[in-house]
Amino acid sequence: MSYKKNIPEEVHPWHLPPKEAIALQNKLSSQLRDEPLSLDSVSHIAGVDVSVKNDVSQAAVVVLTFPEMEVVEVRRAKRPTDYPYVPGLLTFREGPVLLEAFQQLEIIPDVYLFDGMGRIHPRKMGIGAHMGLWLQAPTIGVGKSHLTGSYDEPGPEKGDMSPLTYKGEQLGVVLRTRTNVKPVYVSAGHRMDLPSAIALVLACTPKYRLPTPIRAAHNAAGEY
DNA sequence: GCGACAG
DNA sequence: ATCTTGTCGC
Repeated sequence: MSYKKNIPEEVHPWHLPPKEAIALQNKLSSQLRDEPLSLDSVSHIAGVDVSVKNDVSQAAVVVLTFPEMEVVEVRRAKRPTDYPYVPGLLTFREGPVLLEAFQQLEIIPDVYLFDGMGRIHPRKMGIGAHMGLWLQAPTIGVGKSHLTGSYDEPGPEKGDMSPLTYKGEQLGVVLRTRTNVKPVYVSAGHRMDLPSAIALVLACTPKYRLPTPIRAAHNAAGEY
């Protein structure tokens, strides 16, 4: 039995004009669920990333054991990039190719780490949150730069963090994963709560700025 | 109206 | 995201 059966045939269409895509995000955001995820219940974690070059999108999903962080499965997909990059609508550009990679998985991870935002988004639907609805699984977003919301610069030490708020609501945190290194933007996706997301990210980031699973996915997507 | 704007 | 070598600093 393939993992494809665990992904709904269709949650919604992808080729939507910006205005309709935004309306869809507003509708889908109400489906996001908060759920705690203890580190003890995690045995496999996946890193997700997409690289784009010459109008060709290359997706990579890498599954690693937790907490050992050993790669046990690598799946990739490639297809023409048919949607433009529009801030706030990244999922409509990278979602389709990611699904092709997800459908190949034989090892089902307990949680997915995305290179991009989770709920730190104008409509709480960053790529991590959005894809979580298709996967119907726990997801976390780890962004490398600012998209929206306000926050104070976190302390300089590894582990220091400050809340990121948007319209009076905290959507995530700006977390320093390495001392004196630019912080990352962490937020829960689907079936995940912020405390659990932060704990998972820190547990997966032993040496570098980005979590090991995301680094692995980035490498796999770039060399495909 | 102006500036900001994941990857 | 991508184009790209060496270089400053912990």
